[in-house]
Amino acid sequence: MVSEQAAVPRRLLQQATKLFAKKGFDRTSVQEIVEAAGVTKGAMYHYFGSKDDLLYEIYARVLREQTAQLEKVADSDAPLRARLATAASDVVVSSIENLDDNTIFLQSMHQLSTEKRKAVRAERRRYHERFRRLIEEGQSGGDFRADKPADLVVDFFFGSVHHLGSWYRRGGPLGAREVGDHFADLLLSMLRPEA
Amino acid sequence: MVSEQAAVPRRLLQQATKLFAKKGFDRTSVQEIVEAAGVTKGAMYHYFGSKDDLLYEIYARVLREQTAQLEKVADSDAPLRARLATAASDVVVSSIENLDDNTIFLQSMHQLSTEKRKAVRAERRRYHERFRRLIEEGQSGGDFRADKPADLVVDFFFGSVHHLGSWYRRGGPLGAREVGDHFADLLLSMLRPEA
Amino acid sequence: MVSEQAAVPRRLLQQATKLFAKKGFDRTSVQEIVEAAGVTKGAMYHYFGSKDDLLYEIYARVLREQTAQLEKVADSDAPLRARLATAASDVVVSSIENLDDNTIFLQSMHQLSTEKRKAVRAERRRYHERFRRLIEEGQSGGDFRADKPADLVVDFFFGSVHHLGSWYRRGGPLGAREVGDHFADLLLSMLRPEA
Amino acid sequence: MVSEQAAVPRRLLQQATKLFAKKGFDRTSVQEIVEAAGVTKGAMYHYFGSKDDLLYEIYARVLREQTAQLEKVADSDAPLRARLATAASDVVVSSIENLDDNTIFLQSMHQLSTEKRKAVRAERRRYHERFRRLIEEGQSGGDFRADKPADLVVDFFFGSVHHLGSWYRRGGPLGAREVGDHFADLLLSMLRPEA
DNA sequence: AATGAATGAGTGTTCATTCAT
DNA sequence: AATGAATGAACACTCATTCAT
Repeated sequence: MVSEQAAVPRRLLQQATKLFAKKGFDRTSVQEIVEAAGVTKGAMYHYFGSKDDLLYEIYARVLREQTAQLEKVADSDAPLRARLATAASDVVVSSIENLDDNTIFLQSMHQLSTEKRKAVRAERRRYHERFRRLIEEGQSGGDFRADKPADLVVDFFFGSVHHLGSWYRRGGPLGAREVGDHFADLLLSMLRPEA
Repeated sequence: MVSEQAAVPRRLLQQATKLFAKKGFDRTSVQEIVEAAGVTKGAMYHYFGSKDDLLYEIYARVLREQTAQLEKVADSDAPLRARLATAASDVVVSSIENLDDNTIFLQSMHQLSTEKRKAVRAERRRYHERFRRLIEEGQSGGDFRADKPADLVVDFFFGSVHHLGSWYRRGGPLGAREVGDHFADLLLSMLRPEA
Repeated sequence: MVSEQAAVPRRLLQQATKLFAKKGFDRTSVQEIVEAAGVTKGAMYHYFGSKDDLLYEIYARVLREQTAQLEKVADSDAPLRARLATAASDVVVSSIENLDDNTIFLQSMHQLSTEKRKAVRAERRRYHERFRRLIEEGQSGGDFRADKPADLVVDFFFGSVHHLGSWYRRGGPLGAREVGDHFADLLLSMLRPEA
Repeated sequence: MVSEQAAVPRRLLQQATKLFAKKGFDRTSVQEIVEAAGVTKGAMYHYFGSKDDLLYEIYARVLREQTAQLEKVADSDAPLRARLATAASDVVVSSIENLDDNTIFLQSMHQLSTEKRKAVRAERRRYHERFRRLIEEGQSGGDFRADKPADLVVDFFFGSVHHLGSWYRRGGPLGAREVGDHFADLLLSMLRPEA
């Protein structure tokens, strides 16, 4: 009644995350999820309105955490370049730590219902915009080159971050923080003012 | 009996591409594809062994074209930095021109059968490696900084490229080549040797 | 703790009646009923053995009332034609006043369990037979034509009564008693002995 | 390959009709229907879009036939009273001959989708109105009493007709035509002008 | 008297694929 | 080269009911 019973909803989310990441949302059946979690379908539908809901809850948690983390760093009183570097490195580290959620994020967002997709997109935009303002701040302050649209730089960088799931392997030559620092360094390099 | 009948297999591939990109591989039924192409299921199974086959053919074509393009540029006798810049800009332009195929590529690869996935991965690796060698060449020649693993830079860059489908909109403020040149420029900037 | 709490079982029956009439027995879920009544499933199963039970209770009440009403009228010492007219008009009025119960009656009887269906049928037969005896009395006494089987006349008439739910609308041109009187009049007319 | 294979769609409709009448639409599963018809679910969905469709097709056929029959009789050049008597008797006979379809009609109409229900209702109204015009014709011509709304008489009569399924048993004391003639006679009697 | 988590059998429907023609 | 009827397994989801509390 203690360890096995780790809260049914939590167990469902855990197993769903694992399976969605491994096989994709559409290729994972509700049956597989509930079996992996050791409960019945009825139990799942008692807690979640639909399979979509499961996906959405996974998204929502990751988004919430990453946004919170970004805002904390971006609003700190460290120098600008340090704030951007930390934010960039942090998002890489957290993406690697939650590689499954991240993979799902990237691959399955378009399978959500329109309504929920809207909610996710809104949250994502908020994240994107906070990051962009950091860059714009540096551009107007002279820290960063101003000849690249800040939006484009953000999209460029987050493409790289989202792509981590395609190549990063735990136990490989680089640790999460190492990759994060490399990525942050590359980002700052590309923003260095010419000459 | 001439224009309408633009080769059944070609029409099937065209419509499948469009639909896979719009709704995802799993969410697209064979019925929808054949209806969009104006043929019957039997006809489709006459030309393609399975739905997977359709996906594979789409991949194969894009991969073949991009690899050919890269090799042509990489093996030319232009200066190294120009070769990398051209290769980078070109892959962005071609990705934008085939935004649908690109989206499919990114989202549906893991839905292929193991065997075909292997073939695709092999071709992709070939592409990746040619690109990496270009960078390594610059690193050993002193054109580029050597403190970043070339692999990591390639993954960083192709993350950005694959991500184009998530934000690039035709008719937006930037043309395909403009984005390509910005991306190439950012890539070269991040590889600039430290003062 | 007084007005809102108008006896849980009563509230359940009320809401069930409304919902069954609107959507049909099978299309109404226990969940909907308990939500409409503002209680939980457990509470419902505390008072009623099953969903079927709910339906049965609704039937039983209506049947009991209509049978009682009929017997009072039929056994009175008014002249025969007046007794039949009153009985006919009354059943129309009461059917209109309980249009919901009536609709359910008609549409859902065959969804009861065999055992309960038997009980309902027995009660209905009793009703039917009391009505028939009224007609037979008139036929042997010369009040009514004798060339129509009394059973057939009863079925003819109650078809019309059961059908009320399909066309009668409150607020329409005719009041309940008006329809009742028309129906009673039609019944007596069709029983008039031939010149 | 001849008798057993009596056209799959026809067999499906036959069995569906029988089962819907016996157990009600909601209590009949698609599985039961296809088993009774000796085909698979896939086959059923090849011919019918949904379970609803099956119900609708049953309705549509009966309605079409009854409307055609009514119009033929009503537009003939027989005397008015004869035309009404024939129409009334005919609809009883055809209702008895298709007792199953009739039962379904009465019990399951509200389970159709809104759209299809509209179509059915429109056709029914057309039927109802042709019948009503027949009565009105007699009322203005002096054949029938004029103190009863024609609409009410039609509803009264069709209640009786729809109710046939609840009591008429094949092999009982009365044949279909006998019941039809009794019903027609009762209808004419109730419309006789008061002495 | 009442809760609400959990069950498990069942529902209508979809779909890639096969095959006789 | 192409049809279209048919399969059969799978799917997401529903629901009346139970039971420990």
